[in-house]
Amino acid sequence: MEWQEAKDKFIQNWGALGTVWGINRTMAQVHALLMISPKALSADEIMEELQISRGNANINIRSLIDWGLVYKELKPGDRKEYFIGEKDMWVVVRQIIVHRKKRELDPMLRVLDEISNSKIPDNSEESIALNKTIRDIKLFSSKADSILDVLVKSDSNWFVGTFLKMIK
Amino acid sequence: MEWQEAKDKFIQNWGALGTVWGINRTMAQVHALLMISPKALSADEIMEELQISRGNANINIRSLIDWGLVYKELKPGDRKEYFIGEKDMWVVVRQIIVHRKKRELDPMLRVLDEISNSKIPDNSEESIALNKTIRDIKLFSSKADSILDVLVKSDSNWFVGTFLKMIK
DNA sequence: TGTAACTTTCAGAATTATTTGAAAGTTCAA
DNA sequence: TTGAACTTTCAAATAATTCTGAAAGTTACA
Repeated sequence: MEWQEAKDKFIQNWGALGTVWGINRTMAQVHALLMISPKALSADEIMEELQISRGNANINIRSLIDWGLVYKELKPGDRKEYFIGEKDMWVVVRQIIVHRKKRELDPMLRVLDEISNSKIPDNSEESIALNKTIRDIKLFSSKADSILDVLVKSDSNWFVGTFLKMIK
Repeated sequence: MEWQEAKDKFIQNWGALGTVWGINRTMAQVHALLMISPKALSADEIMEELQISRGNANINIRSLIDWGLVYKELKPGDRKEYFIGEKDMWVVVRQIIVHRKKRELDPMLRVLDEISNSKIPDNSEESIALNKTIRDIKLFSSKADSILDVLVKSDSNWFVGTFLKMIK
């Protein structure tokens, strides 16, 4: 396989993976490109490489910066902005978890709190079931939350090492 | 809050959560409805409750069965099929993980293997970076894989208990 | 068999998400 | 200030996904 072919294949597949991970295809492709690029790239280089418009490139680069997966790099004496991708997989996954938790899980938990604070009376089979489901989800989420917190704060080697030891 | 309102809110929000989790809105709503319903519901009841068409209901119910989140229930002397939702949150999350891993992670890993088996020579800064990224992702994934395997096979109480003990 | 009761399928319609590209905005050196 | 070099915005176009509903398929039993 040629290098170019391998690279395209990687970018395409990372893009496809992105779509099912709540990250849009282009955003994931830009990320893939920057992840395998040893040097910082400009918006124009990204547009050229991925064949996308300026607007699209801009929006997705900003999102990646927002997600903490890409950093801006300014070269002295150059007005252009260059972008460099986070290369450490552990950091990449961690950032995605933090961001998605905030964006998706937290709103759901707020709704559950709102419902359970309003104390739907257990006066029918239906409301008993609803109350139980809400209790279960909250219990589950708070556990998941603790686990994710540890995961996010911990160092990769420590985490995986301890974990794999624990399950032996 | 009225029970009906709480129920609708729950279903709406579970649906929204679904869309960012690679599960379409209706599928997640049907799942929410069945999760909080103490008794099995027929396709017609689901259509009525969620205001969706027969085709839509049918397809999404089948997907849920396929994902192991909903079971068919046949009542003697009744030709209609009834559906009952998995109520155990641990099982729900486990099934989603298993299914998504198979659907999303595994294809990516296959592509990475294909690329790395073709042995792109380390003859430029770019191909060195690509090779390194692929190695890193594979290493990370194999660890994540082991962890997910344990997670999927283990019992909820054991897992969370041991985990939380470990991090103390 | 025939047929009523049900489930499945699928082409086209509707909806939702993404992308484009041109115009507006910003910044900086002269 | 000005204007060149760049970035951002956003309305309209395009693409992708999801939904509808009617027709076809299946099944059980009289």
